[in-house]
Amino acid sequence: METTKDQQQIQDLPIAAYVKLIRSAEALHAEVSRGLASEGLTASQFSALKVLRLRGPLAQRDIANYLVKTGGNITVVVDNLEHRNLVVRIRDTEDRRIVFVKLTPEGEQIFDRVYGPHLDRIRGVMSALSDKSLNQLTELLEELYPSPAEPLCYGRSEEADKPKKKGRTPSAAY
Amino acid sequence: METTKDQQQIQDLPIAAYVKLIRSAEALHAEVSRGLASEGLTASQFSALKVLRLRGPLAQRDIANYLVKTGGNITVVVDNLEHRNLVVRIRDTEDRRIVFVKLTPEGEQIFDRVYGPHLDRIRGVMSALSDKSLNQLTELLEELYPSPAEPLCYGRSEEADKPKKKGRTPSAAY
DNA sequence: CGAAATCCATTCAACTTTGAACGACCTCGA
DNA sequence: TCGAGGTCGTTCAAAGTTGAATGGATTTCG
Repeated sequence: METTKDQQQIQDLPIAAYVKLIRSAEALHAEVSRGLASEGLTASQFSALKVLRLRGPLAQRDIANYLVKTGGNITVVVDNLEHRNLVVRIRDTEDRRIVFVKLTPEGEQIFDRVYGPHLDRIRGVMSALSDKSLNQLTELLEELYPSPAEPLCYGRSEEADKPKKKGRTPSAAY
Repeated sequence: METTKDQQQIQDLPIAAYVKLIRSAEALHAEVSRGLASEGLTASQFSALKVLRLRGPLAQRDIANYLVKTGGNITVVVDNLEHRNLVVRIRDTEDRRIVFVKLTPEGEQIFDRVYGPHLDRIRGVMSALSDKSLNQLTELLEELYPSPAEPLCYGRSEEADKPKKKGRTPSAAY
């Protein structure tokens, strides 16, 4: 009498892989973020500081694109960073819709103090895998979800017109 | 002149793997969740309905354990489900600290209507990988973050004492 | 027995996140 | 030139999330 239905989902390979992917990513991210919390930074705040530190002042729109978050979200996160004097907002004179966000010296200082230990925590949680396994994992994930093409600054699409900040290497923000 | 520092972090294998893991998991989860949103369910609400549907009525504490979330969080999510009459709260008579959460017929109905398409969406986003790759990925993730031992009901540790709900197969909730 | 420790759910403050509405601003084409 | 459409940041409502109280209930142990 129909035991099939109960069994079938347990052995569903794509589902099992998906669940494992989501759960392990959440657990690892939570563990790494806990270290940031002890420094008084949320994961979002840290990510914003990081992209600003690595790429220089950015329009909020660009921050949103790098962090894959909503515009409204960035407004709030930048608000909270601004209240703590870790960043400043600077209205662009050429395109008055744009607000550049720039690290303050305090912001740079806090980030620099926190970044090293953060990387160490990441290496810690990843240390269960050998270099070979790490490469394998990276390749599988690239196959599963290819890295999007390099994002462009200011939404200006072609003919890099007045590149105020010279193009840097793209870098994810975790 | 020191180009080393700029390069070194880009080639940091554990960091690159970690970032790719977090980003792809977030992207896939967001894509799958978008389907739930169109049904008027958040990811958290769906996960709660799922664990209740698969395992029967549960104490809030157990739901929290299964979903790896805080007790306070479950209170809020169950509140919102209760407002929509998808679940009911039932105070336990034996241990009056405990509140059991039980699906209503409407809750069961909505879940059953939504579950199939949800699984299809997951299979969709995972379809980029062959069965072999899926197995490889699952193994790597198990190595990286071993599945916790089977969680116990009611926090009673040993000597399964009065198993009101006969033990079912454990099942993650995504 | 009775006090201490533990456990459960709720509440609160703070932060995150999204989607939608909005006003200010820019660009392009008629 | 000027208006339509699109972009940018802000704001709001609603939901999620955590960690820290809090209050009620149970268990354990002296």
